[in-house]
Amino acid sequence: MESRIDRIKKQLHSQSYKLTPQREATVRVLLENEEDHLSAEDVYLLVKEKAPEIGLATVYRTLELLTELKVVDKINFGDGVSRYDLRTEGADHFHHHLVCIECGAVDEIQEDLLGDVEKVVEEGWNFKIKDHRLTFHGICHRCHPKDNNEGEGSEE
Amino acid sequence: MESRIDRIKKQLHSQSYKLTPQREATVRVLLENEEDHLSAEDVYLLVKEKAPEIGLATVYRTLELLTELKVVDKINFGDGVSRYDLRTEGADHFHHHLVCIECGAVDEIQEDLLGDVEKVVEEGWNFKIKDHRLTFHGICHRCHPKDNNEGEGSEE
DNA sequence: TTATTTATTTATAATAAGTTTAAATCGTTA
DNA sequence: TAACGATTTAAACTTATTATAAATAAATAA
Repeated sequence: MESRIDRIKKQLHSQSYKLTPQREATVRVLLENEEDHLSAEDVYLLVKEKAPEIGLATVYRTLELLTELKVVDKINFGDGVSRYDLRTEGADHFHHHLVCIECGAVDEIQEDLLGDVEKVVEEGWNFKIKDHRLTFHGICHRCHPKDNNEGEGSEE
Repeated sequence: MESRIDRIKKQLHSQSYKLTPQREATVRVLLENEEDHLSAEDVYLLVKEKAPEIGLATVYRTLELLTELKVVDKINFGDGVSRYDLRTEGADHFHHHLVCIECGAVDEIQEDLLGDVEKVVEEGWNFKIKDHRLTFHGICHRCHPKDNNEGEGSEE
């Protein structure tokens, strides 16, 4: 984990930003909760455990900064809250999401399933794709216990 | 257009809701601006032209109702505002969007490009898909004038 | 080292989107 | 007509996020 923090630190420095203690605490929370999809408020509460004096606005600013640097992606699943999701290191595409309408769980799909679709869109619509957001809403494997496990995937 | 309103009226009645004048005015605004991606506030302002006495809360409630009935889809392009998009009649899938990061234009892709991807997800992740959201962010054809018009698409 | 500049943070106020509530209204139906 | 349920209005409220001004910290110049 230290090495990831180091790399983020370098990324900040390369744009002449600093990795202040507050920023570092925020990044650590994100790394320690990589599986989750935390809101700014969630992050704030977790950071407060390490650095009780931090302010909410600082968390917002840090998350904004990390979004700019493409360290995290800001997503919105339709409840009025932005969530911040660490970008998989090295991945050039933003992973996809499965949102369960029963239990609310959010799983991730790391594979890029959009390669072909993006080709079609770029050519057919003459649109230069820079980023994408793909979310499926439905019933997750935990909520419909029909055992249909023919395929397998790297989920949750 | 009248026939579409009639069908929406029937849909409301089938769930024992009424098409009140306020609701009708709201639906008409949506139909008349089918190309756009209006926020609740946008809708409110447009409805006010026809029915100046209407309240913002009513517009919100109507849009919520129409969302439940699957007449419109509520989407969020990442600015903190929900937008309401008429579902194409007869289409069982929600269309995709192209958001230009230069000019802010939002174009639609009516074709369903996700058929294969959904099959992979349902089988590989054991997830029953009910709905999807697919948005591409990039540069639209108006903003990068490279003439690369080999393909064609039904856009805006 | 001290003074000065610059970036950053804190605390708080402000804004913006959306929701809730209570009272008024409207359309039925008994 | 009286009463009921659904709906709307207006206003208050909640929640998420952003802006502002003063305080702090770090970096640099003298």
